[in-house]
Amino acid sequence: MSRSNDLPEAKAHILEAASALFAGKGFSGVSMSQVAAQADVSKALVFWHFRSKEELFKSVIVNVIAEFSSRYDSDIPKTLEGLSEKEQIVKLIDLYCDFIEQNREFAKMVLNWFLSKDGVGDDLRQELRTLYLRFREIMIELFREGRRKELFSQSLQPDAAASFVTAILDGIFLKVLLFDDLGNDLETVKEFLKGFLRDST
Amino acid sequence: MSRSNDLPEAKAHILEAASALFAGKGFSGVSMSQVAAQADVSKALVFWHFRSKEELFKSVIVNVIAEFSSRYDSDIPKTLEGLSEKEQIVKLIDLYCDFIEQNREFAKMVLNWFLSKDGVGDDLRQELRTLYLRFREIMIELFREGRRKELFSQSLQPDAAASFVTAILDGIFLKVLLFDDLGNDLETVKEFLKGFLRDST
DNA sequence: TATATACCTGACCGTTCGGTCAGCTCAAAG
DNA sequence: CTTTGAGCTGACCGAACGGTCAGGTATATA
Repeated sequence: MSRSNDLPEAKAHILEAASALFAGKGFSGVSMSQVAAQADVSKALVFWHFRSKEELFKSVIVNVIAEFSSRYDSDIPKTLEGLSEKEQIVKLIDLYCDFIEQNREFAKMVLNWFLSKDGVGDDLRQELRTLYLRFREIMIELFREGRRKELFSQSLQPDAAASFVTAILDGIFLKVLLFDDLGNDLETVKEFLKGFLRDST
Repeated sequence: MSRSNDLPEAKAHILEAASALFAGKGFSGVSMSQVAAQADVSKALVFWHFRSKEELFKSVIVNVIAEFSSRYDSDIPKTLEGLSEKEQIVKLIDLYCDFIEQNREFAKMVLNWFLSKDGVGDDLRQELRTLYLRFREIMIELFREGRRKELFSQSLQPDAAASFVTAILDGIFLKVLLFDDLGNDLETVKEFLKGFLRDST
């Protein structure tokens, strides 16, 4: 995951180290001393750049969310340009899978954080949820428009279909996070899903 | 989640308190003092019943896994008796959804633990993975047998279909854990999946 | 009645935690 | 040449951590 370069070198190092550590062991599993050691700076410096442990953690999360967001806003629309609704859905599935495969550790961290009840960064939860629902809305719209153009059966319900597809993507997401070696299994599910889409004229 | 009653009252209390706390905040988010306070016993007693924090945590996990396991071994086979393969698959889906909806907090804890890299209870991971794969094997066998009996199209690949179904179940699992208020969305996915199964004669 | 053992506690241990602070360096501005 | 302020550090703080220990109580056996 790329990191913006317009901040002091050390601060960037700290963020990087914190990201790696938090991703593996969660908020309370990592100490500020560990972060400092990993970033090869003094602990005091970490507190100079970030007011508290919680602020550091939230900075990491915000970075990840920003990464997700920027995908939505620029990369994805560009990639989808000129494709039919059906092709766009298939493309979205591929992009989604690629993205989480490339960002497994961060996805783990975000999931862990989102599931936990330790009250850290509660204000950011809504933001992530909105992101998720936005993805779902895009899917619904694609199914709706696709149906209008008779790419799909008229009996297909856009929101039900979108729920279905996102559920499968969530399932793939979870499989990727939990197991390292499900490569072909994952591909199977993806192909099965695409086949399902193709057949539902 | 039920708890066996053949252990000292206080020990059961401690396990109960630890379960609730670990479920919410994970291994490193909970202190032994908190566990003791929640169980209304002295911290020393917690250490008398459990050699270490890690052993306590593992006991909690083992309890949850045992609960899952006993489902597989007794309840589920009984419920499935006399049903066609197709009906069995549908029934399994319902059972799965009911179970995780009823045990959200524990499911969260197990997922969090499984995702984390803090090295706690690493020896138990394989066990849970085996459980997961066993579930998948059951699904594959049902599809295989169902196809043999021509309940499904001959072109349906049992392992691909099983991967597909378990992916959706994983997706539902994740949705249930992440969001409280997706009631109808969840039902939609479930019905969509069942419809898919019905239509794939 | 004496003894053993399971259960339970308050006080305590050394270590690590999140966080602070006085003071260092060093480049840029005056 | 001086001043300033961002960047950085080692030493330190009280609190909380996981864990221990000497000893109390209560029941059960001999």
